[in-house]
Amino acid sequence: MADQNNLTAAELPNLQDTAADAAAANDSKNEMPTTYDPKSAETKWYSYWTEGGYFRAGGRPDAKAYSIVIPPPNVTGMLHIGHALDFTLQDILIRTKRMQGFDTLWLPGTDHAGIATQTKVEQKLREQGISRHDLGREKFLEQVWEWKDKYANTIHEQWAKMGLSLDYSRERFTLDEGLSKAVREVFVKLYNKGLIYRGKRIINWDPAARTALSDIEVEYKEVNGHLYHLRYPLKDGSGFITVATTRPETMLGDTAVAVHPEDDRYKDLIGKTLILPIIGREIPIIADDYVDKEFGSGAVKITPAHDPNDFEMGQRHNLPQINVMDESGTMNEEAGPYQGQDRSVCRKAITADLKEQGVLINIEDHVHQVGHSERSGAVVEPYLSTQWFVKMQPLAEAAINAQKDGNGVNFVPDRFERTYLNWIENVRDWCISRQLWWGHRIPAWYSESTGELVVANDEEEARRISGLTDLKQDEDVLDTWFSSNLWPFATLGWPDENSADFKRYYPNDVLVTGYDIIYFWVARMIFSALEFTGEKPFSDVLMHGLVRDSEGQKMSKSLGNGVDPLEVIEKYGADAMRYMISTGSTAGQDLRFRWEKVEQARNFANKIWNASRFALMNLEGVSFENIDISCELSTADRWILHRLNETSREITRLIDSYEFGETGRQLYNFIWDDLCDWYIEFAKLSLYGSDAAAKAKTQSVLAYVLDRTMRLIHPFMPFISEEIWQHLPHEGETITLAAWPEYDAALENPQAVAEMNLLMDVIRAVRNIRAEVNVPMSKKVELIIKAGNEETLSIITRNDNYIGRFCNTSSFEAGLNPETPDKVMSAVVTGAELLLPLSGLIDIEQEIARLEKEVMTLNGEVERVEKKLSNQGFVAKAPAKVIEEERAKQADYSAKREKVLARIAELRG
RNA sequence: AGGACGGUAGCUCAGCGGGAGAGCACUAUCUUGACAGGGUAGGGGUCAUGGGUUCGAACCCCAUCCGUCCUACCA
Repeated sequence: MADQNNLTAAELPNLQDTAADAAAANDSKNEMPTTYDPKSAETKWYSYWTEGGYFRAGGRPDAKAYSIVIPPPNVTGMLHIGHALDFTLQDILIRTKRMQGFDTLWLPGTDHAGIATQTKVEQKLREQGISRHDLGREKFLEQVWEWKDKYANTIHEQWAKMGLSLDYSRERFTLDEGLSKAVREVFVKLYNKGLIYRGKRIINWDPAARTALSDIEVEYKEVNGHLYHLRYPLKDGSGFITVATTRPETMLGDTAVAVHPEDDRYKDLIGKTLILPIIGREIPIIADDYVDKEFGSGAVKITPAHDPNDFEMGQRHNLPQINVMDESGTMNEEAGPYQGQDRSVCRKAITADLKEQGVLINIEDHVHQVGHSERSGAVVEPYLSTQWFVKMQPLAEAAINAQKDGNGVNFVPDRFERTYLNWIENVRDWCISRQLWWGHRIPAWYSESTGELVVANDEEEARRISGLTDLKQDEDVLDTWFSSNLWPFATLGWPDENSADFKRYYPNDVLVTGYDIIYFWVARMIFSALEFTGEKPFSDVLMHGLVRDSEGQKMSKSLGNGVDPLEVIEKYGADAMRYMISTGSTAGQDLRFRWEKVEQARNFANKIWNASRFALMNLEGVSFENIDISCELSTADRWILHRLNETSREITRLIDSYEFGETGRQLYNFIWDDLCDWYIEFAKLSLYGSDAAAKAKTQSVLAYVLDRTMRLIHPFMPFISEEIWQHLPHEGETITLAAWPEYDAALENPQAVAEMNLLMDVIRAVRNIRAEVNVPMSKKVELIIKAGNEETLSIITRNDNYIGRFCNTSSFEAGLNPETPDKVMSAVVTGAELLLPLSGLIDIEQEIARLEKEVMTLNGEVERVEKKLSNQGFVAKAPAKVIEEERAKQADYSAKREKVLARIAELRG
């Protein structure tokens, strides 16, 4: 039916070469194909941007600075779709701010990712039958550096494919010279302040990676285990005490049994001695409040070297600590007959022996949480060893106070502030030493003869301050997060506080990251920044969710459900991926990845492409200087300028408040509905008409609107917007540096909106009627319009060309009260009544039935509004504006209803 | 055990105090010169359940049920 709906141009004009095309060389084709091909545009423009140095910060010394540092991806491997989300959001912010005139810095970098990377490289070596110990520290590290270089390159390529506007001249790595210096400085300062200490503690030990882990590197999983009930005999032969344990092999290290001091069952036994089965060691019965009388037998075996709670109790009661395992989880000489067995083998063996000796009473099924290493997956062993710790309390307190005094960071969405506070308020000391090679080696030295400890920035300094010559550096390295902690300021030159970048770009404006690393990273950056720079590291933290698979499952290697961003880009283009991923969810909320969504985004890109093709076909001879939108314009022209202006204002506001989902919707609606479906169709009238002046005006508006529209979508879809913008009449080298469309009060035009709304109503209504009686749009019909008042009439007659064209009317009559024939179909819009004499096509009874249905609908509306208005409470309490709106609706609906009723009467009459 | 988030059209999700929305899917229609990766017109929802607050609740409060995820765990 809509065969006359789209007015079309005669032929494709030849497009002129643009300067950019010449600069980008290899694209010699001038015509724009009917579908957008992302590939050529993407490589072409990315190198154009980087060669032009457009991403480099510092070029606008008088402007306000705006800075973001990238959350450094691990050099462990390739970037996944979650990175794409994180980076796209940052790129959107940076590109927007850059266009708004800020001196923007987006600093790239990568993280050495201690355990993760070392594990990968060790794995690779193991396949060749080599262990890291075969190579030795130095040779091994050479291998890791090679690995790092390889993956850093891959990451660079991926960044480029995604179109990220990073300032590569300032790229950093967590193990580079500057960061290492900052790490040492921080370590020494904290040590000298007494905030770093070395101590023997129960830590989380990863027996596979043979290193300590921090609390948050442990993942608890529910495991179907057993509860073993054991009977320990009293030394005096007067009986037994029953204890329960989930880990019978640890009994070898038991140094006491504890009961609650007020437990009547055991009161008399406190202070007596038990004989530990198998080992035969004498151990005391002690009393401690920690014991829960209700659980199990009410008596607990105490293994200070293999359980954190037992460790603390052991300290309270001066119990010996007997470590029965070595660092690989193998039983040691303290385990007596079990020496040399793996802990899991030992469990089985000891269970059998205990059973045989009558010690084991029974085994119950028991579901409990067991800690696993986040990296290696091994069951974590609570293990007694000497490690380095950061004393958290003073640092945490300062961070809490800052947050509560209003000097905190602004979390988006704000609920994450509570997550953060909750953690930092309950934080425990942070174990920072790792028994690895890949990382920042701890700046501590020991005298080989006396064991004396010296902490210093380097060995020379250590010698100088201690006067010792036989120094040997600590073998361990620091937790990866110890360095990523300093990322927001160490990347900018700190500890040199006079560094230009530090002064200019610190604190950062926003940190964009996933909610899953609030504890690992966000919280630690905050307290570190406060401690060392005296300022918060960034003003805002934007937390996004996780990208999940189409079923809502977490993406993981083991499930094989991960999505490679490069594959998405290959299939649908970087812009489609960026648009889908950035507008597809709200802050803090997870996002399900579905290919259909990417396809939809690709279709949107294609729609933009084709709208631009249309424009370019009709902008021949228009130059940037000739664009003039200040003259007398048509309704549609004024309307689209109003809508563009309104949209610009909204987009700016929404980006500033990080509402990317809503931004996407507004852009989509504006471009697809307003610009393509309505404005372009309206514009065809003057573009194809004979009125040269009118055509020139519309060309101006079209060029102007498209230019600004490209700028608005540029942060989201950088490639296609640049490609199109370069073809359009434009000024400047790149859209990357084009000015952001600012709201302009002069373009406000409520009158054009009202006029356009009426015209759209009329056109839709006529289309409806024609669809109703199957009159194809190719067949011309007569249209009579009864306008409600002079103003409406004038709008209609002023725009009769549009109505005539879109409704395909052969004769068109409009008046306040024109003569109407009998056999008509009709529709009512606000302010006017439409009449289509379609004699021969209409069944009068059917038409009456249709109109009666319309009356029913209107009745419902009127009833609802009247009920509301007759409610005393509503009239008394609702805001005046709401009441006014309801009154207007009431008037509108009843007027419409009356007209429809009158029509029915006429048809009957 | 505590906490957070989610339950809206067949699907994926937005809206978060004033007439239930989008995209996809579906139906009908158009071999239209920007675009079939398109146009036009449609069908489809007691907004998880039960209370409460309010003139007015998908939206605020309480309770319940169902999902997802964190945090802490008793041997």
